[in-house]
Amino acid sequence: MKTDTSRYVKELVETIGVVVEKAGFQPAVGRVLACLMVSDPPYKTFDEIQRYLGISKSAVSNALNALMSREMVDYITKPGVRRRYFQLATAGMISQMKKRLSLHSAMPELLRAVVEARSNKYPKFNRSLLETSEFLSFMEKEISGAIDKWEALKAKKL
Amino acid sequence: MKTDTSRYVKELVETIGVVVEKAGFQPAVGRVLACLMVSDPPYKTFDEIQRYLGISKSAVSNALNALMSREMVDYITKPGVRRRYFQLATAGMISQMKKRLSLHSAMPELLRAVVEARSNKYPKFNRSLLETSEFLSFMEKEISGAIDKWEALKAKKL
DNA sequence: TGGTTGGTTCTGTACTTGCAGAACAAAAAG
DNA sequence: CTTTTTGTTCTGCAAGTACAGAACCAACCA
Repeated sequence: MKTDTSRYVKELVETIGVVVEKAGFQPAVGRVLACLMVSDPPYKTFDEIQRYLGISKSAVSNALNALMSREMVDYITKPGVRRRYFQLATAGMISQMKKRLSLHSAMPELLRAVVEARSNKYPKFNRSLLETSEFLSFMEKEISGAIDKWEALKAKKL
Repeated sequence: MKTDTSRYVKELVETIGVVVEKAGFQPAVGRVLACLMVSDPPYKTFDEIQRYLGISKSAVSNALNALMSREMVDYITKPGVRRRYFQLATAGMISQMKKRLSLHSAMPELLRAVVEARSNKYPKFNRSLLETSEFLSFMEKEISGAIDKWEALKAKKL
């Protein structure tokens, strides 16, 4: 209990917050996520989060809703108590990461369309564009293969 | 020649621009990149780019420098002519993509540090955090393996 | 010497982001 | 009913982004 208030852990929260932020989330979202990671017990109420991070209610509310909409956080309630206990949903975190990694981008297709539209006067350049497209397709397939591999591994371990 | 001014191609440029933008670049950067993709011949001067896209010189200058600093664009010159001919550097594009995909994020390590700092009162939660960390490490390794595989494939084809 | 070309850098500004703080809402407690 | 608890939503602002336009600069040109 309260192993999460030490100087070291608070720094950890900041660091993780920044990493999450760089992954494209808002600063406050990263802090809230990190706060729930170090939280001991692994859940916190709305205003525990607020006081832990020293940010406004609206920031906490927005962050929690952003995270819940991505299923990276959920909450439990205790019978007869209205208050919610928010906690990290690691399963959701992992599937969110899978989704991000899958990068089913439109790019490979668009590059093929570009080559299709180009003249054939610069075959070397066209070849390069196609290779770029192929690289992306290749990586997409490999990554989804890796995800399957992970899932198979997990299934076996159970 | 001038296969790049059709309505369809202009739309392609916009679409690609948006995709690049979503990948974290500035709007103008995406447009310039896309413009060089469809350019026929595959190079354009500074002011051809400017007129093609209808944006300001400063926007073009910023975009080109951003792209050149990442080696996604370079330029050639013709003897006795000061003007630069900018062109897509697909090799640089691909290595840029590799770099992005590699995601050597600090996250797995940070998650281990979090678990290290936590009490052992909630072993299930700790286990979940570790699994998240392991998933990321796994994907990192798989992705770098996939990149090696691609490189081996390319090496063989030559 | 001054003018033109090719591009960079500076300045101002419209737009966007991210959050605080306050007002608000719904449920529960008194 | 009134007050408190547990949040949500609205309003406003400070800071950051992205670009236009202009000033600028270096190289070449007449």
